[in-house]
Amino acid sequence: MSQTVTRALRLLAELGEGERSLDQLAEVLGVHKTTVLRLLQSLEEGRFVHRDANHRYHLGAGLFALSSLALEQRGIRRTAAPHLAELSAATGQTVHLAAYEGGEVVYIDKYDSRQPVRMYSRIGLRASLHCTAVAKVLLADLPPAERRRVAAAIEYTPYTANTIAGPKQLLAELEQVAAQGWAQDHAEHEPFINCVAAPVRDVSGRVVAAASVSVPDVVLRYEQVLELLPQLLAAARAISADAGAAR
Amino acid sequence: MSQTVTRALRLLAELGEGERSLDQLAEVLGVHKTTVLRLLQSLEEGRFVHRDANHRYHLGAGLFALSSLALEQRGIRRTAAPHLAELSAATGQTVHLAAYEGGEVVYIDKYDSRQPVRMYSRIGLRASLHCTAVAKVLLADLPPAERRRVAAAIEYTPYTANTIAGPKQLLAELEQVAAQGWAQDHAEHEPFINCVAAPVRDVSGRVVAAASVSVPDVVLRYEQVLELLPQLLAAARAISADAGAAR
DNA sequence: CTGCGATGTTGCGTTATTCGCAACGTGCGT
DNA sequence: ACGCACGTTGCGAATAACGCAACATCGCAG
Repeated sequence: MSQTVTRALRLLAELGEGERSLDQLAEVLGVHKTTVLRLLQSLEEGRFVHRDANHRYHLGAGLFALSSLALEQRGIRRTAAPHLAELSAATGQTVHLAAYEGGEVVYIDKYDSRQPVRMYSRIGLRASLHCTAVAKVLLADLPPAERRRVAAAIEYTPYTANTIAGPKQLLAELEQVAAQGWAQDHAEHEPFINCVAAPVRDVSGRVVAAASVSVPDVVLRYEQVLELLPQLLAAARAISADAGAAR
Repeated sequence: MSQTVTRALRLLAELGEGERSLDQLAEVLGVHKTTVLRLLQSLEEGRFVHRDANHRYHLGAGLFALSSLALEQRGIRRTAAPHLAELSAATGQTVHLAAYEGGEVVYIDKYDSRQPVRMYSRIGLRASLHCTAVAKVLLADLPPAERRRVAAAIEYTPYTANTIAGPKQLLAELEQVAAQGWAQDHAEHEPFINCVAAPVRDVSGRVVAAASVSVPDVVLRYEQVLELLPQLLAAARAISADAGAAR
């Protein structure tokens, strides 16, 4: 494993927090500033960092370009986009698209609600596996063996009183999710937020993504969130249909 | 400069094109696959790459997370977001937000039109300095010295018959842009696309970003694009006002 | 205007790190 | 069941990264 690359990534992570000077970065990494300088020069060459007139380093446009390029290449994201935009517009709520990859569930798209209350989520972040609706939808489609393996490996952090507390409970819920074709998060992650999620399938019928609507209960009560289900399911089915027809 | 980091970035760039196997990547870099493997392991540790069940490498969620984190930190992007979303909804056209940094103009946000014809642009990409409306708006606010320096350094690739051909012509146009408070791109970059752009200012009055509307002429004729100006200018002013009031 | 301090940059010798090789696993397809 | 292609590991050689120390550069204050 490459020490140099690891350090470069730590630099990027640090710059993700905000602009930094050379010395600050050297401090954080615990290495000589000469070393940091050279790493930064290489990163700058690749437009991953950028420094302003005051010698402050920022993350650069190359990073953004690469990220949005990769995101656009995800076919499912493109086909989902118009449907999710419409869903967000129709419900006025926050809409997420998430995918399962390599043992984790990651948000790959987000449409903000126009409510003043914004959600703490972001494209690229991991969704908790035991207390989010999207994760339940995605896990519910895994082959039983992997599902059990994943369920056993989760750390069941109890965020709220409703948070699922262990593998047995989770596996039972996943059964139900698989059967009913949608999942919910009834204040299991954030005490005042409820979500519903639905599966998006490709031609083969495998679940390739999950779409969700998240609503703070100051905006809608739990029962009202469930009333959004038909719209969500329709959107998810429409995306699946497009994905099936598209290729 | 760090060879290792440079190689790691080339790996990422290559993966940006699509999934690759270890051997393919070693081929492209022209190094032994062992070397590539170790770089990839470090990148994987930082969640910048991810490999699927078939040992194919993809760009990973860490990259997306970092990118969207950095993008969200740009205050101007956040304050602009609702206004640009509305502008895009009201006009039905593609809306861009761009900023000037270190000698280049970069797109930092984009709202797609719902027209079937999509634009080839993406967050993080550089805008051509001599033939885009956003670049003109941003360059027009630079101090005269830097403006001349930048104008002299541009390579004036003639994309269409209307493309500005040299520094003198560009500087003259920038004068006009500064005076009238908006810029246009009348089929200067793509033969069938017209754009208008307007400046977004912060408290100090400096131009910190440019907002634009881009329209293929199969959708609207040039004169009709100019009719969008009032809406664009209103949006830009609203963003500026928010930026001024916000902090 | 001049000196001082802080911060970024360069040259260079040392050595830790990376590199490539070759041998070894492993899984898929035939 | 066999073979092949592809990924992985151990190890010595050597390169590329490291830190030091001296040198610029800039901003600020006396």
